[in-house]
Amino acid sequence: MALRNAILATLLDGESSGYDLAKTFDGSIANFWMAAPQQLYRELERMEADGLVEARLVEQAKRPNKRVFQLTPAGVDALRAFAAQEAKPSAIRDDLLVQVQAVDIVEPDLVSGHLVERLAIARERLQRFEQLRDRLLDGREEDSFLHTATRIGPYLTLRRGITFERENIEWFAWAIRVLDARGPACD
Amino acid sequence: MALRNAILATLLDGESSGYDLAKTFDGSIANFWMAAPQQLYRELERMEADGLVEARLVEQAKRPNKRVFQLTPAGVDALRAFAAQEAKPSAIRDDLLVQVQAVDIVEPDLVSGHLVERLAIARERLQRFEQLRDRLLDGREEDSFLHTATRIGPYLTLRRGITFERENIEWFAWAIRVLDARGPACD
DNA sequence: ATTGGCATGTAACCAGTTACATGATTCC
DNA sequence: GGAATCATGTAACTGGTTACATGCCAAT
Repeated sequence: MALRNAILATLLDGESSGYDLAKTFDGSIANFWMAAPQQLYRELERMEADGLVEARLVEQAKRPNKRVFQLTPAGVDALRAFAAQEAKPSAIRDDLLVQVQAVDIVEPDLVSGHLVERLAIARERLQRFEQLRDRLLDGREEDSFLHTATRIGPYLTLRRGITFERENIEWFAWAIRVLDARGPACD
Repeated sequence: MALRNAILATLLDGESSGYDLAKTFDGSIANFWMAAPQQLYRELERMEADGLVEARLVEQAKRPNKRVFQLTPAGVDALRAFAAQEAKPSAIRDDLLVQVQAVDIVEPDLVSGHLVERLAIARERLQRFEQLRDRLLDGREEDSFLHTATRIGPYLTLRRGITFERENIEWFAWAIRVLDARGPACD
């Protein structure tokens, strides 16, 4: 019932297919929740059974047909109830940080290599987030946007995603420098 | 097999009981992995069965006896193998961000209240991390520490934890200001 | 021709969470 | 007297991951 709320919140932006949701919850886009496609399809079924979302079949000529989901009034209520509840502390789990923690017993350049890869991914994510932000702002200043927009939630969370990736980039780069300075002979 | 690596990396710091590990993996301390006590006890058993850790019974007079675990050579090898592997992208899952995403359909001060609580928690975490950092540095400058210390992994990950919490604090405070400025009448 | 994107699904498995149980000791 | 800390564990359940299956269309 944890993914469920994230889906409800995402569907506030409008109806969406399972496939589309899978893209917004994937590692390259999601800035506050990640989930695999199978998880989404399964959860959407349950949510439909519970009356939180409604599916509508969209027949497409040159692509496979798709089921498009939208919130029901019950779904909005459920989301409202969740938002009022206390949030449990966020879960942190990062393999890369575990590897860095263990860097002293391996060749540092191995771990440094992983950091280089993640640095590239973080840069892509940052770019994507900044594009999204520009699209949301649509030329307006942040202040005027925050006063006039009907929906600010997505902008608030996006800003957290942007600073998170910026900090990632800086930390990755710093850690790479530190490890490379130590040199490969360190066992 | 994901928690397993985090345990191995933690045991590099020296032997530890299940109870002690539970504290270092709990929400108020862990800066790169969180896990509940039950998860740890179960995983430690499996790791013992697989020969990655060895337990030694420590009999205590005025406290319950405890089993203290330490890495075996096979455990060190397993950790080394993991550190050489590619890391899978980190999982992000945060209820609070989902609530902020959905802020537009609830009373903003409800969500703002949750943010206030998490702001306090983030401040505590930051303090704890900074104390830990000072203990690690032990008076030395960062540069000299990084050149002389035999283990730098824990310091590298700790620095990520510190900047993460600092960014959290700033974002929480900003989001609270934005939501409070909108006022409670916004439905 | 074959890769990649669109689109959905079943099934099995593994990992994480919650509830409960025990029992002594120390601190307020 | 009651709560918090130390210390470990069983059992049931929920949620997340991986493997596999299908099939068409567009582009290289």
